[in-house]
Amino acid sequence: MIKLKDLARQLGLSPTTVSRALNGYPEVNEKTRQRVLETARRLDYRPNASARRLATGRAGAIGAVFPSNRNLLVDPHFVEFLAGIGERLIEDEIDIVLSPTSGDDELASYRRMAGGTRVDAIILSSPVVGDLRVPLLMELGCPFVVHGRTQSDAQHAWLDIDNEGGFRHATKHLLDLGHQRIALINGDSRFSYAVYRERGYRSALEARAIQADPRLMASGTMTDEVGYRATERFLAEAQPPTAIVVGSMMLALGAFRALRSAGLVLGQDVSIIAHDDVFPFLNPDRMVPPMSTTRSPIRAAGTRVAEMAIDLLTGRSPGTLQELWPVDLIIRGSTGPAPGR
Amino acid sequence: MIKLKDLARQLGLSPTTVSRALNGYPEVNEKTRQRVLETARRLDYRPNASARRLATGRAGAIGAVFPSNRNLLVDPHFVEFLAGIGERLIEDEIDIVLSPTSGDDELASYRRMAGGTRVDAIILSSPVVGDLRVPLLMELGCPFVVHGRTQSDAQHAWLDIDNEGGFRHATKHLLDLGHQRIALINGDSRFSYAVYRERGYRSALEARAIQADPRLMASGTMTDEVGYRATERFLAEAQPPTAIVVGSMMLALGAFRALRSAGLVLGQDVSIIAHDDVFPFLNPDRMVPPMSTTRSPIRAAGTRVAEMAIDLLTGRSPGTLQELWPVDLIIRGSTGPAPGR
DNA sequence: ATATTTGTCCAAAGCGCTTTGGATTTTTGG
DNA sequence: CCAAAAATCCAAAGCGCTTTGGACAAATAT
Repeated sequence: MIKLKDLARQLGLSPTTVSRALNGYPEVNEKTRQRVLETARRLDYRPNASARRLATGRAGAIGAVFPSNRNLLVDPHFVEFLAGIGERLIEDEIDIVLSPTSGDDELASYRRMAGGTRVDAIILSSPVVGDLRVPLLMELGCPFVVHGRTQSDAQHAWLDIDNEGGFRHATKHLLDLGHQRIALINGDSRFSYAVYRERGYRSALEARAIQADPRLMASGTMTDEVGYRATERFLAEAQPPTAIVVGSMMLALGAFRALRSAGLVLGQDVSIIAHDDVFPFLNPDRMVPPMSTTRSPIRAAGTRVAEMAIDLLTGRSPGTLQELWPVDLIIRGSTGPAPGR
Repeated sequence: MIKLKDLARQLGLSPTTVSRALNGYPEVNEKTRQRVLETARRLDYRPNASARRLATGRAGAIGAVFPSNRNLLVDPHFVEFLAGIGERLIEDEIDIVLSPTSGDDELASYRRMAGGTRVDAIILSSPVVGDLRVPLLMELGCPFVVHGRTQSDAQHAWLDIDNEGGFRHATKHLLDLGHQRIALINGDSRFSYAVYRERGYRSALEARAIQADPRLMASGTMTDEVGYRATERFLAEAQPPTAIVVGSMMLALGAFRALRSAGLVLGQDVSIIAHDDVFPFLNPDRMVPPMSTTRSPIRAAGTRVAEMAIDLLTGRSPGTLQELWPVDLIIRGSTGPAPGR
C-alpha cells in the first residue's frame, strides 16, 4: 500500500506539493499537477481515509441510525429513503455509516455517532411526537437533518412532505364524490406524520360539518395485514364506509384484499385513496383497478435530505434549511362516486 | 470536545497510562484504572475515531455495498440481512459503512471501499454466477465474507444455505404427495442461489424420471407481480401444474393471488411450497391457509456473517470460514395430496 | 545484603495526511 | 534595470490517538 510520502519521493516532490496537487489547490503548477495525478493513478495511490480525516477533522461520512428495533421491522420506507440518500452522497464520495440499534437504547446510538468524529452529520428519519433525539442532537451540537417534522420549535434543518394538505385534499375529493362515511387507515400514531395526516383528514371532514368517527379510524404498522384487519373491522360496522383514505400502499393492499373477500368492488362499492411513497416494486398504475394516490417519492426526499446535510457542513445555518414539499393527488380507478348517487 | 491529553492532565497522569487504562491493558493499577474510567465518564470523554483508526490501523467498520442499482429495487432480503449484520456488529461497536452504487460501476464501489482503510472487511451478498467482485477483492487483498457461494474455487470465507438440498427436499415432498406436474418460480437466474435451487428442483424430478418442463419454469425479480404473472402463465397451459415450488414469500403471494383469481383453492387444487427467508412482516403461519415453506432466517445468516468477518480480522484464515446451513422444510396447509388421488 | 523480577507509570516516536509560514524563483510594473 | 508582486515549492508542525522502550519503585529471590 503506497503512501503519500512514497509518491512524493517517486516524483521528486515534497509531500506538501503532492497533497495540494491531489486536492486541487491553486498553488501548484498545472504541469506538475498533471504529472502528480498521472503517477498517482499509475501507482494506484489511495489516500488513507483515517489520516485524512484526522488531519482535516472531517469524517467524510454521514450517519443514519438503522431503526431495526422498532418491532423488529425494517421499514421499506426507510430503505427507499436510504437509497435516495445514497444517490446523492456518492457524488461527493461520502459514506453512509449505519449504526444499528440494539434494544431500546436508541439514544445511545445517536450519542455514539455524534461523539468522536465518526460522522459529520446525522440524518434522522421518522420522528415521533415529542422525539427525544432532536433535543439530544441539539445538545450534542452535531449537525443533523430531520426527514419529517417535530413539534418542537428548535431551529433545525428538516424536510417534510405536506401530509396534512395531502390527506385533506384526498378526503375532500372523496367528499366531493358524494362519500359521506369515509374511513382512515393511518400509520402508527406515535409518528408525527400520522398526526399530520389525521389532522388533514379531520379538517376536510369538519369543513363539511362531518364528525370524525373513531369506529372508522385505525392505525398501526404499515403492513398488508394491518390494512386487512382494519378494513374487515370497518366492513363489520352497521354503517360501513364507502371510501377509505389509507396511509400507505402496503396498507392499501390489505384493504383491497379485505374488500375482495367481502365481495365488494374497489372503485365502485368502496373507493380508496392511498398514500404512495413510490416503491419500485409497487406500482399503483399497474394494479387492477389502478390505485388513486397521494404521491410523494420518498427516494427523492432522501436525495434532497442528503443534499441538505452537505449544505449544513458547508456552513449554512440549519434554520434556512427547512422545506415542505407538496403532495400530489393522482386520481385513478380506485375512486368513484359514492354508491347510489 | 475533550481529548485524551486533557483527560490525562485532569488526572495528573500521562496520556499513555490513560490510554491503557481505557483500553483494558494490564500494566495499569486497578485503582488508577477505576479513577480514569470514572473521570472519563464524568467528563463525557469520547475518543476521536479517526485518530484511533490512524494509530491502530483498523477502521472499526465493515463495508457493504448498497445494491440499489439492480433495477432500482432495494431488495428486502438485503435489508433483513443487513439488520442481522448490525445485530452482531453493535456488540463490538463496529460500524456498517454503506457504499451506494451509482449505475453499473459496482466494482468501483468495491475498489473504493477496499482501498484506503475505510473498512476492515467487506461483506458481499447475493453473488451472481461468475461474480467479478470475488476476484477483485481477492486481488485487492481486502478481507471479505460472501453470503452465498460463487462457483470459483477461490479460498474465501462464505456462508450459504443449502438451497439445492432445500429445493430438492420440497420437490420430493410434493412428488411423494402424488403431484406429477410441479412448477418452479425461481429468483433471477443470474444469482447463484437461483442456480442451486433449480438444480435441487431438477434433481428431485430426475430421481423420479420426470423431465423438467420449461413451460413450468419461471424466474425473475422476487416480487408479488412476477409471481402472479408466472402462475397465470402456468395455469394457461394445456396441462397446468398441481403444485408449485416458489423462491420467496413475495413470489408466493403473487402466486396465491393468481390461484384465487382463477378460482382455485390453495392446498387443494394446487399446492405451494415457498422459500421463507423469515421477514417480520410476512408470517407464513398467519396466512390462510398457512404456507408450507423451506425456511432459513436470512437475518440469522447476517449475524453469523458479521461474526465471520470479525473472525477474519482476528487472523483466522478465510478457508476455515465456510459454512453451509441446512434448510428446514415446514409443512403447513398450502400443501396437500395431488387432486384426484 | 544484593540481584532479579514484577508492577506502574511515562516520554517520545509514530500512524499518514493537511496546512501554516516561509523560501526561492519567475513574472510584472515602473 | 531594479523593486514589488506573483507563482511555485518545501520544511515542519500539527491532527488525537496508540505503542515502544525505558525509568523507577516495590516485591521477590538468592
